Amino acid sequence: MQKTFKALSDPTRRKVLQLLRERDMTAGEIAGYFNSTKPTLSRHFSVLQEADLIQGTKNSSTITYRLNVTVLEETLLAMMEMFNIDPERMKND
Amino acid sequence: MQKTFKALSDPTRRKVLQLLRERDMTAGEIAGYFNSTKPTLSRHFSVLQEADLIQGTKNSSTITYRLNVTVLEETLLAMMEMFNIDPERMKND
DNA sequence: TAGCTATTTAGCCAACTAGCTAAATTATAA
DNA sequence: TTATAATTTAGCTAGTTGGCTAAATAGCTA
Repeated sequence: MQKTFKALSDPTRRKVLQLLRERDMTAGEIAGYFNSTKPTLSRHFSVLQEADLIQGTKNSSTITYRLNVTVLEETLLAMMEMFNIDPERMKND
Repeated sequence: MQKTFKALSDPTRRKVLQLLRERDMTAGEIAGYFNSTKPTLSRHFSVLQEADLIQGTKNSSTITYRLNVTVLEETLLAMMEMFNIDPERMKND
């Protein structure tokens, strides 16, 4: 839980999640969207992975990351419960 | 936005918000729920206040803090939009 | 095997964070 | 005005974070 919050508190990592929301991507592909170096992004990946927000699988020489949507949804739900917020009020209309 | 995320990423501050969810409280009253010193809590209050998550008003010699529920709800909504999550799926049943 | 690509690990640094104690501030009470 | 209570500010320390470069690892390909 705390790991997930910490992982979400960084803007770079949130953007990574947004990118993966569209489709699975390799580490290098994701890194292409940022100005930081690959080692820097690599560490962000490991933080996200430790929080179980993404999952990487090796495909021969590349690693493809995929978003763990369920964990993201569960975290938001947990937050709403923690603060006693009514989901009905979250509707965006 | 980033300030709000950072403010929410600390467990002590989340617990402060939870306490204020129940009712308004003075700084000292809130501090009574924690093992940390008052100066430490005081700084947490200022972080929460800068993120606009709480608001303090002076009552003679005490300061009463109150939760800004709207900002909390808006932040969660923004997160859900950011990650394209359907509010319907957040229902807790 | 040697070389190339993709990715991570190691090691360093500057900036930030959360905790503490001591001191300053502000208001009330004697 | 002196003392007490509530709270914050200042200044310090230890630990964490995010960035970088250089080196290591793993898988291909010639």
